[in-house]
Parts: sequence; structure tokens; C-alpha cells
Amino acid sequence: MSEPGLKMTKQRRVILEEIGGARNHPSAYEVYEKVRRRLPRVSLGTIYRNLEVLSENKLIRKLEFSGSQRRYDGFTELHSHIRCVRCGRVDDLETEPRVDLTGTGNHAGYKILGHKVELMGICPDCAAQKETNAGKPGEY
Amino acid sequence: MSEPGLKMTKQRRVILEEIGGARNHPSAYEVYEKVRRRLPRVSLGTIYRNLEVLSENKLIRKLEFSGSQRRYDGFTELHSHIRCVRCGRVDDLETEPRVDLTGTGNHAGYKILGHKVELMGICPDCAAQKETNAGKPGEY
DNA sequence: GTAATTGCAAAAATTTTGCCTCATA
DNA sequence: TATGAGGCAAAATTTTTGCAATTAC
Repeated sequence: MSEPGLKMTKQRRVILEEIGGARNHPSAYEVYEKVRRRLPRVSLGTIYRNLEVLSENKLIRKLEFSGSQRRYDGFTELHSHIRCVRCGRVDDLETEPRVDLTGTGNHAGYKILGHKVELMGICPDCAAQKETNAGKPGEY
Repeated sequence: MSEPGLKMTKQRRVILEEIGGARNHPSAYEVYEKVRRRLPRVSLGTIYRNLEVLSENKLIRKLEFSGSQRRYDGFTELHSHIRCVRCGRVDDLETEPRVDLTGTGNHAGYKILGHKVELMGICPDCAAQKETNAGKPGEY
């Protein structure tokens, strides 16, 4: 685990494997459920602690959106997402959109570190069951 | 309150005024604190219920990021933000960046409704107190 | 060996809900 | 005055933390 003082435990290895294999940005509880299949005695506290540690060490990414649950991502390069406004599902964009930041002012005095794009849309699953729950706006 | 069956109460008016006047996308609790200054008997439950109702009716916007607290925005047009990776502060971008979505694939089969850009950076306040807490990565 | 990490359980923080009263339309 | 909304408090959800036992280095 590169960082001095950090140990690579079973739990961390499994978390990384499960998050890396997940395409849809699981919440902490979803990671817990996945990990628990392989390590039945793992605790949710361990999941939370490790998601925090792993994202501090850039091994995973903590995503900033979601309804009220935080979500995590095994792909640590800065990249863009598309999110379903109905069900909250999140997918990666295959290709980064090009963004032109010229002419957007002084950005409120911020020092810019990076950017990404959020697309909003209706995912295939929700589109399939259309007209159900119609008109209920998602958050975006 | 345009929608049939919806009443414009003191509480809603004050919430709208306070959110409209806020430049930095308050959390529910921050809205509560602001509103409580003017309506001391208001309850946090009322704040949550109304933030939900008001965003369903497009009078405010529910933002999808934040640490673990949801944030709200009085500016309902789809627009882009910049967020401080140190303290979580969020500001609006003065001008929308141009985004080129051509060549980004089929977007995992989603029907696209819109997009926005998230800039990540260090806000002026955090830049001022630099080197404090250095190296602690924000989430993005 | 020893410092980091775990599981467990309790606590804290955030959000939602039930219920009865009050106020808006 | 009828129905939507508020206040309050309890519950549900999500996240964090203390601690003794365990494990990786």
C-alpha cells in the first residue's frame, strides 16, 4: 500500500477489488454488501473507514453527488459521469467531453485544479418502464 | 405558488428569500439557521419538507454534491459550479463553459436531458490560509 | 514486537415521518 | 371552512468513533 504506515489488509484488498469491478459507483452500504459476500464478518464501520482512507490515498474516488448517500468510484482519474435523474444511477462517460473554459470569468477567485462534466438523463432501465412515476423530477 | 394545492406560507416565502440571497449553496441545516433568525419557531422538518417541495416545483434546485449534506441553490436554471476541494464551498460560474459532447459515445444508452460543468479548485479563503492542513485532499 | 486495523456497539449526524393543530386560499 | 402546511417529537438512515482484540509488516 505505498504509503508508509498503511497496511494492505484482506478487507482493503476486497474493497478495492469490488469497487474496481463495479461499473455503477456504489454507495458505502452497497460496497459493504459486496464485500460481505466474501468476508462475512466485515463491519460497516470498516467499510466507511477504508473508503475514507483509500480515497485519501487516491486509490479510489469519493464522488460528490448522490441523493443522500455518498458514492465511490474505483477509477481515480478525473472523469465525467452521466446520472439518471429518475433513479440516481451513475455511469462513466466513455470519452471526455471537450470543455472550453475561456471567457468564464475569474472563477470567483478560485485557483482551478480541474474540471469534469455531469450529464443528466434517463437511463435505459428507467426509459423502459416509462410513464411510471411520470413527471417526478429528479434532482440535478 | 402557481401549482394547484400549494400554499404560499410565511415559511416558504422566507426560505425562498434566504436561499435566493445566499451565494454559497447552503445545506438544509444552514437554511434552517437563516430562516430561524426570522421565524424562531420554525422546525427543521419544515425546512426539509419545503426544500423538497420547492425543488420539485422548480423554485429552487437540489444540488447533487456536497460532503454528506445535501445543498440547495436558488438559481434554478441549469448552470455550472466551482467547488473548493478544501472546504466544500460552492460558487456559481459567471459564464457557462462551452461543452462539446460530440464523440462521447452513446452515453451508456441514456437519453440526455442536459449537462453542466463542475470545476474543482481552491477558494480564495483557503488559498489565503495556505499550507495549513496542507496535503489533505478534498473529494472530487 | 508494535503500530495499524478490525469488529462490535454506541453515538452522532442527517433526513424522513406521524400526528394533531393552525393558517392559507 | 376545508385542505395544505406547520410544529414537535420519534424514527429511520447514513456516517463516525471508542475500545479491546487481532493482524500485517
